[in-house]
Amino acid sequence: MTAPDPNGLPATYDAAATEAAWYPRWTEHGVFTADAERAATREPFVIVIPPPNVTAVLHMGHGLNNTVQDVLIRWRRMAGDEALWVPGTDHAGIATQNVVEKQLAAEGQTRFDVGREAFVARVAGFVEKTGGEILNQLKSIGASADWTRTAYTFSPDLSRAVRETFVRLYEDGLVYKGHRVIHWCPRCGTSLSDEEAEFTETAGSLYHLRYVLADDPSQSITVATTRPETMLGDVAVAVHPDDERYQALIGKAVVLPINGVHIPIVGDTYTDPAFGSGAVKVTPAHDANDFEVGKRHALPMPVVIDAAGVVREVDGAAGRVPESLRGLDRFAARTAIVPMLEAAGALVKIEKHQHSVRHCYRCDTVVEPRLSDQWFVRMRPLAEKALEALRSGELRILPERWEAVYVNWLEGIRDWNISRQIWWGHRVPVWYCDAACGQAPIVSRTDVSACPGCGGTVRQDEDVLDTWFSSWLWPFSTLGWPDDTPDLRAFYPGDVLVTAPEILFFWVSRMVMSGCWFLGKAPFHTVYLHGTVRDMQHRKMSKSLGNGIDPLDVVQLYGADALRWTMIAGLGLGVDVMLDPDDLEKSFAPGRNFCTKLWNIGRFLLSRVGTAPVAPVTSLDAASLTAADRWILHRLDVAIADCDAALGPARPAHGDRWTEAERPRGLRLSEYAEAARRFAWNELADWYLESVKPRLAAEGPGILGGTA
RNA sequence: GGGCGAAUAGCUCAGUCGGUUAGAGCACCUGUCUUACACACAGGGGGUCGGGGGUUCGAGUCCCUCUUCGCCCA
Repeated sequence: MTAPDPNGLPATYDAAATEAAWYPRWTEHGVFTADAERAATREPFVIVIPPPNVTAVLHMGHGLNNTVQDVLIRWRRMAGDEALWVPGTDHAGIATQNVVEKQLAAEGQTRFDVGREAFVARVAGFVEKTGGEILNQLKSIGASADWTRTAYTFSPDLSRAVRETFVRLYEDGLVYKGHRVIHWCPRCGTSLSDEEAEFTETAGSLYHLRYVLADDPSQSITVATTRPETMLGDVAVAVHPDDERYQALIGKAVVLPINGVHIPIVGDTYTDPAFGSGAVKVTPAHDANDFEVGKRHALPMPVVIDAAGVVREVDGAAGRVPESLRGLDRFAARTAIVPMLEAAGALVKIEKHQHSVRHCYRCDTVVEPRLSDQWFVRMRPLAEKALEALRSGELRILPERWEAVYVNWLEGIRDWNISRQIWWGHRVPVWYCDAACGQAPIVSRTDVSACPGCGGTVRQDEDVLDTWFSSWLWPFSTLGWPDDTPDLRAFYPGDVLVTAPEILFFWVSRMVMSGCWFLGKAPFHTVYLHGTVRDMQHRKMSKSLGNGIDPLDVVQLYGADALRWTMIAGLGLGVDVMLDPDDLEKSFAPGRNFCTKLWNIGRFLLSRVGTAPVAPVTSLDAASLTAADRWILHRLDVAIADCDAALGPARPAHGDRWTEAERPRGLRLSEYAEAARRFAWNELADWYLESVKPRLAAEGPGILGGTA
């Protein structure tokens, strides 16, 4: 293969052996550990990790995300900043609960069989035993996080931050209990926020139904719906008040087919005269828009679908659901009701219809709009501050086009439903008097054991809080907030947030809002949204498609550095990273080859220059340098400047506001990688080292040592 | 339905304020087992810058339009 090396080093770099030896040395010497006191004399540079779900297994997306963070944090650490990278995990309410519920299902049980307390204990035990493994996996890809500060969204400290937040927002008048139609996942058995109910394009049908007038069966009005089963809960037909076709009918009653219930025709501007027939059925308990119409017209709100998605007479719906449909799942009911409508002469036609249907982001079940009581956060005042942070230059987002998306979302912000009807999470800190003595609900930072009104027993609200209601505090809860800690003073606000665009609304915007609201400053000055890891057909890597690459396989075969190099070398700003799961060699060989090149530069120096200490460049007599020496030193300066320019500026140059000129600069990871590669390979190895071989042969090892 | 982005070599992408002969990596071709490295070295081929129109002395770059793809939102 190759000639043996005088130092006994193999000709190719053995990543597995080398990396395994280095990581413990780094941690033993505490080089990843930041110091709040030191931050008084050095520039702090802070990144908080997007906390992976505590049960997550490392995938390429994590690999990319954490490599970017690691590149930035090591860059600043080497530049002399007091660099802090805060790691940790997220308790991931619905996702984690689902995992344990699946285990229970395999044992033939549900969480209700087990009971709340035992179930929560079981999840906690599961998390303790298997959770956080992903953090060890991050170590094996070389992540230089400060593990002494590892945080967890469900730890006692961070739970205290959650409670403080809820109570303070309640005191500010921004947390309230609302009665309205929300997104409900019948499988997970919980409400969801707007963001958690994701749209999916679906090929469905539009059913046109004819309702005859109560006082003149020869006349009728036709409505269109994608969900005919909900007609059982209709309380009105709405038409636009200016629509001449229907004006005369407003105030008259129509008869619902099948159940014979009489409902009024109302005029409401919500109706779009141009869509369908221009008349819409109104089902206030099962559609958010219809709920608003129902409220405006003081209509009843019969509930005909229960929490499990089963059709029956749930509430205020006596006489509305025929025997034959009771107990059917909503989709079975849809199939069953069509021939019934047809038999009643009420089915005008069925059209193919492409529309977007909301699905649960955790289990992909079709979301059911449901009338219920939930806790909400009034977001408008918070959003104003987050918008101002961007507009003032306190915050920037790269690639810049996402700034418009951020602004658009915040300008149209809607109240945030934060209560979840699951068991794994932070319990809503609200207590109610059992005796109904007239005591208002008690919203408290500490547990309440007796009613302050009558001294009787109290019960805590059953709901838990949305997981994102804890992760939106992450940039300061991990530093000890609400206490005024040395860490908080030294490291807040932080610098860069690195994540994927998917969670811009879930997490990033909300962190800006909470940071601005509770601490008066955005939690970071830069949001860097990186691309997605995809296969060669540009499909997102996913478990279900089976097109993923296990980063740990790559570490095993090619080394963590090869993995990291490959990912950032392909990471242009706003660009997805394409990797071939069927040909790891093609994807990762360049990174491995670069490592071997560096290795061989080292071998060359050891064999020719020897192991004696290398004199600092500054101690050399400039006159003794050859043109080649001066050239490579110049190229090194250029390379360092190129690398800094590719990643930086690390922070705004003046004060805490970005200038227009600074705003789009930096975070060009691929340029950084290429600048380093070009210097080391093309300039140092190919050119300079070749040029000094004759001199070394002639003069011996007395010349300039390598500093690269 | 509303908004945004992209289209440059076989592939993945750069291309700054409109200015020389449009670049890189990978892939490909031709040599070379030259004592750091064949996971390498030296050299080479390859582009109607998505289509059409316009502005300009000059357009990959600016404007209009069409096509295709992607993303976000409702």
